[in-house]
This record gives sequence, C-alpha cells and structure tokens, in this order.
Amino acid sequence: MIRMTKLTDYGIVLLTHMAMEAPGSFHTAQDLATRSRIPVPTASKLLKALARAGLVISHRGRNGGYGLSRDADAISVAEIIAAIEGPIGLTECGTGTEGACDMESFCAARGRWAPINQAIERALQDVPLSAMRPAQPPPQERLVRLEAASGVAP
Amino acid sequence: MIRMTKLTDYGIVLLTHMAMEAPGSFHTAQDLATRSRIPVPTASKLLKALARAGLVISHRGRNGGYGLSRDADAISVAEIIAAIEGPIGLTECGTGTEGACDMESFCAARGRWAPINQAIERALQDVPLSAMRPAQPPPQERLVRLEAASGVAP
DNA sequence: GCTATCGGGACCTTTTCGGTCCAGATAGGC
DNA sequence: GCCTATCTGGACCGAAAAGGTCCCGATAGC
Repeated sequence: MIRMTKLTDYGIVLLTHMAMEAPGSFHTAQDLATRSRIPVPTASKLLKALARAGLVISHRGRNGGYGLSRDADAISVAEIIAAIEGPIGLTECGTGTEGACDMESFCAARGRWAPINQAIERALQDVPLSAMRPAQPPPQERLVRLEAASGVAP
Repeated sequence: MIRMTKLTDYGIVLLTHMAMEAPGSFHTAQDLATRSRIPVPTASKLLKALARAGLVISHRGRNGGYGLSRDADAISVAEIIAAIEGPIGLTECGTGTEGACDMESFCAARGRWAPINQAIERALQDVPLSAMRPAQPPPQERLVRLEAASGVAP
C-alpha cells in the first residue's frame, strides 16, 4: 500500500485538533497530546517538526504552547506531509534528488515518474487542513460536502 | 515522503521490460532479472505476486516463463501497485479495512481520508503501463504528453 | 530565582523491507 | 519414461526504518 507513516497521520490529527480551536489560540504539547490520544513525547516530537517547517508557532516558557501560524484554510495537507516526511513522491526518481538511484543509467522507467509524483502532490495541495476537521457547527455528516469541496473528486 | 516500497518499483520496472517486448512473448524470471539488474530471487518473488494478481501469465516447465496477460495499455500503474502492496491509500482509514485503527472512535480526522485516497488511486489508474516504457519509436520526450493525459491536474 | 514549557538531541525496541534459499510441482525434450 | 529447466509456495534472515522514550539545555512568565 502506498502510505504515509503513522507519525504523519498523527501530525495531521494534531493539527486538526488545533484547527478546531479558536484561531490564534495556543495549546501545550501536553494538552494536544491528551486530546488526540497520542503519547506526549511523540506529539512533542511532531510539534517540533511542524514548528521548524513554519506550520505552527511555538512560545516557550510558562504559558507557552503551540498555535497555527496561519488560517486552517491556508495550510494544505501536502505541506503537512512534506514537513514531517520530506518531499512528496512515490519514488526517489523525479523528486530532484540526483543520484539517489544507482540503476538510473539503465532504468526502463527512468523519467516516467515525475508526472505521476506531481499529480499526487497536486491532489494533496488541493486539500486544506480545514477540510479535515469535523466542522462542529453542523454536528455530523459533512462527508458529502467535503467530497464536493475538496476539488479532487471528479 | 509518501512512498512505495522499492519492491513495487522493481515490479514496475520488470513489467516495463516485458512491455517493451513483442506482445504475447514469454520470458524466464532469470532473463527479466538480468535485463532489469534486479537480483534473481527478488524478481522471481515479484513475478509470483504479479502472476497471482493476474497481471502476468506463467508457464511452468521447460521453455516456461512469464508474459503479460493483457496489452500494456490495459494495465494501470494502480493495478501493479495494488498487486504488490495491497490496497492503495495513504492511511488504513477509508480503505475498507474496518477496525484497523484503534483510535477510530475519537479520531478528529475520521472519515476525511477516503476522498483523498480515491483521488490518488484515480491518478494512478489513469497511467497505463505503456506510459512507463521508454517508447522506442519516438525516441525521447513523451513526458509532456503523459502529464496532459494523466487527467488529475486541476 | 523558580518552574513550566519548548528545542534538540541520543537512544532503544519493534516492525517491515529487501533479499535468500529450499523442497515440491509441472512440463518439455531426449 | 526419465531428465532437466522452470515456476510455486513457503520459511527464513539481516538490515534498515519506523515508532516511541528519555534527557539536558534554553526560555520566559510568575
């Protein structure tokens, strides 16, 4: 199966929880971990990575914590994945990393991957963080609307 | 990075080599492995998986070997990946495997993945095996055409 | 100063990946 | 009818990566 690591999944869940709170509010790693049911050290590690990538802002010291750096609409799932896992792509080929594959000179599929990688990245860029959040105002079942709004469904 | 395993990559290279030969021709695992620069036992394992999935046909005994079960245009990259890695999807969520995630009951992103998974699968279904082969008649540069044909770009 | 919090590591354990090998079944050639 | 090349199915193993823990230093409210 083509997949993200579980860490990335957790990262998205963490950000989703932040997106459910008031914009501009801050929350400790402890708090976010508890609410997401993710072990605290793991959540902490993820939040560090997200802060390094500029997706969240961190405040140290007492009453410190993490908060989204932008509106949830302006953060794409592609960015989140890239922040935790690195460049998006199914293979090393075509992600810009040269010489990553020692079979490059005689690979039958050489150069064929880039368009596929780009198509997938584009699909993920079109999904904002706000589309992942359950959207409390209408209490349940926004599934259908999400599908229509995500821009990736036909 | 979102990724396939190297095994799957090898599988596609193997099939690409088959697609470069005359339709209906058969090749031993040994032969395909040598041409693809893949260790023979590994290639053999992959070909078994592809045969089980019905993408290639196997003949045992002397003068046996493997051949494509259909035209290269009728085999999608999505099928190849599914044959080697299982169902396509970024997460377990939304791939039909129920109960795979023990956080399901309180996951903030529950149910939000299915549309994304489907978008990616669709992108891969739109790329036929024939698009991966170097396409000897026009010697180089079909890249642009592939990009236009993938059908997932916004 | 005290203490709660983030920052950047090192570290360990488990799983999975990538790869090897072998005994058996099948089928063509002699 | 035997021999041999080939696929089939499985067990097996080492290495790498994922997943998770812990610690110490820096920072900033109180």
